[in-house]
Amino acid sequence: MRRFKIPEVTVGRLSLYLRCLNELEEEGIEVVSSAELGRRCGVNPAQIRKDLAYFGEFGTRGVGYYVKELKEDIKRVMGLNKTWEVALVGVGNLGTALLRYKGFQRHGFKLSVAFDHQPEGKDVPEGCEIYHSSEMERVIKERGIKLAVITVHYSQAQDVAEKLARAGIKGILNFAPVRIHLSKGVVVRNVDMGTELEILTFYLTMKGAR
Amino acid sequence: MRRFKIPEVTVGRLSLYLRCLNELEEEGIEVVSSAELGRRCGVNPAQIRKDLAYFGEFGTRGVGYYVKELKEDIKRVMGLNKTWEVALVGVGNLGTALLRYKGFQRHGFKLSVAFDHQPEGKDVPEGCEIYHSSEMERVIKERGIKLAVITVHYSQAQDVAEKLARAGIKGILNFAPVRIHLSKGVVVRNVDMGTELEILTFYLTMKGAR
DNA sequence: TACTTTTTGTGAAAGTTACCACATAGGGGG
DNA sequence: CCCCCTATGTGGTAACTTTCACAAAAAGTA
Repeated sequence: MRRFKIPEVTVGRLSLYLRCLNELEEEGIEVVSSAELGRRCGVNPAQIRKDLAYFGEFGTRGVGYYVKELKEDIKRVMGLNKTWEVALVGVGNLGTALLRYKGFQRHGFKLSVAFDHQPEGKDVPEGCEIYHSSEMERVIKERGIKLAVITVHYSQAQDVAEKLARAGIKGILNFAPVRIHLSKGVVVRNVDMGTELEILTFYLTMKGAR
Repeated sequence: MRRFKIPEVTVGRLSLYLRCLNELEEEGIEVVSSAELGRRCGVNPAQIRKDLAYFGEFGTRGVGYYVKELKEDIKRVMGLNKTWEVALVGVGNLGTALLRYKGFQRHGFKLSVAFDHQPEGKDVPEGCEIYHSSEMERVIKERGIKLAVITVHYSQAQDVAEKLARAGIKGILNFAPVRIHLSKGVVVRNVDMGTELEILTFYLTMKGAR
């Protein structure tokens, strides 16, 4: 198949499959069918096969998928076969929590530098260096970092994003509740916890709860 | 129009429109067309009108939408015309950060109780009470809380979710990197920061960055 | 009131995404 | 070596979402 326009939902599901494959591996299961994988992660088996078909043929007919192999194939497709350095901007409550979150490391991400306009006295974990925001462009360029997380106040998010783009950042995960607008060449994803809660209340209100 | 199957993307956009309308209000703008609103939040104007048409007719032909009115209409549709109490389970790094996050309040949510299996010595903000997890079902039932945020370790997330469902929770925002499976009657939304970063690396890898 | 301008609300078309259903290929047993 | 069984890969279609395009309605003007 191997087309070039991959739907974003497909990419999200690849990540989901990866989690599921990790669990299977931990359980010592070596082979899995799309039916079983689908049951486990709540996705239609045909959907799984279609998703994988965008990138090649990974299964064996009559058998299924070899867990270890498929896991490595998906990791390769997603660029997760090596560690990514990540810069974090805005060492407040949320920023600090993310710096301390062990989960990223497990997924091959390393939050190696943080920036704040008041770096003094900020308690960052070992292995992470903190700098004043004015050093942002220099440090990111020097290290060749391509990924950044924005956890600043929403009034500064757009400005920070533009600076990051100038510093060579290619992917931004934005936690501030504003849509960031960059010309092009930079992928931005928004995680808006307010919106998430609002979607919940919508469905609760629809169903007449509360 | 007024159909009953509302697409989730539409609900997410309603929340986006709300943010944009707030900004317009702050700027003192009283009337806005779908064209202008669309330009501001990056959505096709026809899309906006279709989204709104699910719930009624809010505009005036030849004029546009009255900012204040539309804002109130959307808030009513989404059930945001009063404050929602929210329970948070798992007062670790992320949980603490969310408890301290001011943004929720601004959107009409109140994180009024938190639970942890080691509540002693946990520093929660004023206005929030912390209890031992064993009290969860009792406290949530007594207060009639319908919304919960899960920020526990992923190994406990499913278990916590089931307990919350038994306590009468109808909407769950899950930050643990596992798909939670509940029979029905409870809406679950997952925020998975690992997946978000992985989607970024996918697109970066596709485009040959790094 | 009649005419013009503007922008909504919506039917229909275009574009996407999900799912079914089956031909096809691989493995294993006799 | 052949046949049977199983589960993949995929063509076709159904379901859903987005966008176009225009009739209809409201407001302003004369």
